[in-house]
Amino acid sequence: MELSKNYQHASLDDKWYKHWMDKQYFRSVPDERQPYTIVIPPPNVTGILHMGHTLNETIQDILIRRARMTGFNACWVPGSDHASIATEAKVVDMLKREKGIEKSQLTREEFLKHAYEWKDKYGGIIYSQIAKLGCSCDWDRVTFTMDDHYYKAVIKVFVDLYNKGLIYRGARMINWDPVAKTALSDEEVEYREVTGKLFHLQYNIEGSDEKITIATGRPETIMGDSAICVNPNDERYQHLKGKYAVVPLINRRIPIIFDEYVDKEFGTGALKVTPAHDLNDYNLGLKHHLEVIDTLHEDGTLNANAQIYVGEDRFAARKKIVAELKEKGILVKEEEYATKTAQSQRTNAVVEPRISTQWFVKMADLAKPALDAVVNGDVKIHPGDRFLATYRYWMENVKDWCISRQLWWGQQIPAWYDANGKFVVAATLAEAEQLYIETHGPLGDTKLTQDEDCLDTWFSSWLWPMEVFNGISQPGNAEAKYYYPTSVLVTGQDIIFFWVARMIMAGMEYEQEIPFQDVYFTGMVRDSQGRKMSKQLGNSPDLLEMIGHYGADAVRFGVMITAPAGNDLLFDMATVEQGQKFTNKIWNALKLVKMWNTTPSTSEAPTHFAVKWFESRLAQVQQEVIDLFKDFKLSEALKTIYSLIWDDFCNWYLEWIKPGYEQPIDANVHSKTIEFFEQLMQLLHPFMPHATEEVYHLLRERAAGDDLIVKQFATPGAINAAVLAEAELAKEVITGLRDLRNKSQYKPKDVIEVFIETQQQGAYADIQEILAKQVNATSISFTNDVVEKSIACVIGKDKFYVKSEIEIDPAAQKESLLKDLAYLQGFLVSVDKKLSNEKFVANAKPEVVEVERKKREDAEVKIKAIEESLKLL
RNA sequence: GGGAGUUUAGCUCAGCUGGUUCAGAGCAUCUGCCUUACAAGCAGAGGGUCGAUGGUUCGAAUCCGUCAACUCCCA
Repeated sequence: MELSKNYQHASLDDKWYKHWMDKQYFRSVPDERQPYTIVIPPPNVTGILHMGHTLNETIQDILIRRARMTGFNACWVPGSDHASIATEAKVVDMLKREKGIEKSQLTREEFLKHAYEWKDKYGGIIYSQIAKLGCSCDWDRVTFTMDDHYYKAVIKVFVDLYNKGLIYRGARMINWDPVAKTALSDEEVEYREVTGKLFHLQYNIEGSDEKITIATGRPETIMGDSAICVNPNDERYQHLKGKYAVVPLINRRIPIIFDEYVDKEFGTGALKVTPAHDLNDYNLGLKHHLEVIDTLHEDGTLNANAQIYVGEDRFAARKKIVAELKEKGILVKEEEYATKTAQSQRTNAVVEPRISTQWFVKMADLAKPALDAVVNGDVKIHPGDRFLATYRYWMENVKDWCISRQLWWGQQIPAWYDANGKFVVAATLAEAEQLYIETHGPLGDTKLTQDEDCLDTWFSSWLWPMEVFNGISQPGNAEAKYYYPTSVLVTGQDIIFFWVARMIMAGMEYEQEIPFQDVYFTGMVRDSQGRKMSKQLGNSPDLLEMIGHYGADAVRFGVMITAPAGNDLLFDMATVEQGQKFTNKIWNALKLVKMWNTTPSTSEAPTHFAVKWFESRLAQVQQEVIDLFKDFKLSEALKTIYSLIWDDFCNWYLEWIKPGYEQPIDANVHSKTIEFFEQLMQLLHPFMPHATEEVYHLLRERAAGDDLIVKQFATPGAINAAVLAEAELAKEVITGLRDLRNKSQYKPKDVIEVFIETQQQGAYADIQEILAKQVNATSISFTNDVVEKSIACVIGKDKFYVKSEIEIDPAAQKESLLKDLAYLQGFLVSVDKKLSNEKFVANAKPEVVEVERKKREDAEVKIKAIEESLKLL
């Protein structure tokens, strides 16, 4: 069969993916093998795969493929989450744009119908992209966080936690997103440095001509003021004890209170207290029993409590109020100051602190076992303990979790209210009614209505490792028992609290067991200039386009080769090109091996040294890779395999065994070479599955079912250290002689004769032939004397003389030798210094001292050899 | 303000528990080669006082202290 000039990924990616699917290799069913389970961190349904996902999915596929080839029953569960805020925003936007419908015109049911339609249309895109990457997930197990069983599981957990007293309803100062009209968790708020303005406003003191000047960044909230607070140690305000101030514009009377919370140095040292619109003020209000006056609507416009500018947006109102205050002489000073604004991660709106009734999960009790699980090392975090401190800090200072969202897209909170606000929590209306009767008496005409709000998406995804196996909806079922706890979770370090910590909590609560043994944190993917990849910057490459152009394997190679665990990686298209070149290199090695004709091996034919060497070298790397996987050092493993294939196999091994032009190759050597090639493909397969599978099938005829994806790894063979050392010597001498040829300006075709002066002739016995071939020498012989009319050099401990027809340039020769000499003499001085240090000889380990002595001897031998050569010139 | 991380060749990064597999790899650069597998290639080479500064030690990129710059998390 004629093989194409270069590796053609285009048809092969799909061909092999289809083959694996047809053979059901991704399918996992419980059996007697040990399971190796990964649940995908569900990307949300709104999305397309970006580079962060690509890295993530590639890592998972590498782990799962390696496990599948190592005797495990590998199960990778794909899925996606409903992402309530993001998705609802997109659906609302789509309805407005495409159909001219406002959400407010729709009932909940109508809206959800649109949302599901939208999800069906776009939800699948991400799966096809994951498949394009070559990911071997079990597509029969696709799970969505709004699936029927999943929905029920979430509700079940809510009811259960409520009954355990771990969920409560409470008034709290929350982060309010006035655009999305929903509460945000602290984690969904981003703080940005901005230059704000501090306005100095004068409030009249009641019953006097005196004024007190306060400084505020938010003059539009003065109508919500319920006190002015000063530091009790502040001399300036001592006399105002018991007095009242008057809020400008609306002339409301408020007390002057004293609290050490106030910083005397900041602003004027007097703080207006607005409990409804600032978290710190709210706490101050609680302490001093102040009135809470909420002056804003949920969309951020002023409400009737504000008395003035009612209905105006908070920022428009600010401008007008400032103007009015200025006009009336109340605003006495404006100054700039550095502050931070809180903005919604989803809508970018400036977050409004707001008093609101929300549902909360009590975290303290749940956090304890989850903290212990990590501290004890039951859950191991990679890399190292780097995130342990962060995790511990968060868990020890964990705050209650606000889980209600003022949205429809999500699991509706199973709380049922009567007209008076009395409520019960139950999974269904029927159960709710039953419960209501039991707790509050007969229903009579009362109709129970369900809470309008839905639950935070994370309140569903924290059950992910359990409920993808129906572990919550059908506790103790066979699959859940078999697959849970899962093996490893691969995810971004940015969601350690959102998700990882909470999954551990849920696991400990419902299974009394950790959800995964290992957590592998990936870093953030940035562009080659270190910028975060984002749509705005347009620096995120299109994945499908990239796969189309370079091939899935090249893309996988590109993201993996520079991806140390937990560190950000600077993504550069050059690495994808490197990956493509790599597949091409393998392809060409295949072509070479396939074009050889063989000659029957004679029984007396000694095993080729190259074969002996590569056997050991391969075993050595196989062991290294095992160790690297143990530590989740995947990028290191890939680098190691890359170098083994390209450098050791292609550049050394194949050159060593390569027969002359149109010459046959020894059958034995050839079949060993095919075997090596297979093992190399096997090692590489988890990283670059398509190309390796293709090459594996081209190396020889395969029986049905003999596919690389399921070929089990054998235990690495024995490593012969002596052979490895000999090969290193060969490489060193070859490189040294080639360098000498280069420096002497020999052309590749110019032949040379080589004479070796050595104490260890035996070491060259096996490699002599290889040496001759690799440096284009007609002969390699040994000598005890100086060889006339030759160029000399020292490589390792031995001296080499190179003779050829070409005239030699003694000046250049001399220069080169002198350079070597100078270096060696300097080296000798440093070694001597060490050895003449009595403390070193006394304290250092004997083997270390021995090594230094050896260094000295070698250096002396070399110096002597160079000096001799110099004399000849 | 509190905490974590990073700083090694022009760039991106390895270097575990201190000592010839400690100064490494890959890109990039330079030189020579279109050598019948591969120019998407081959063969060579150059390049770093391991962020700064003290200390521990016979010996420090590696351990400890201080400082600087950058990044992230939390308030």
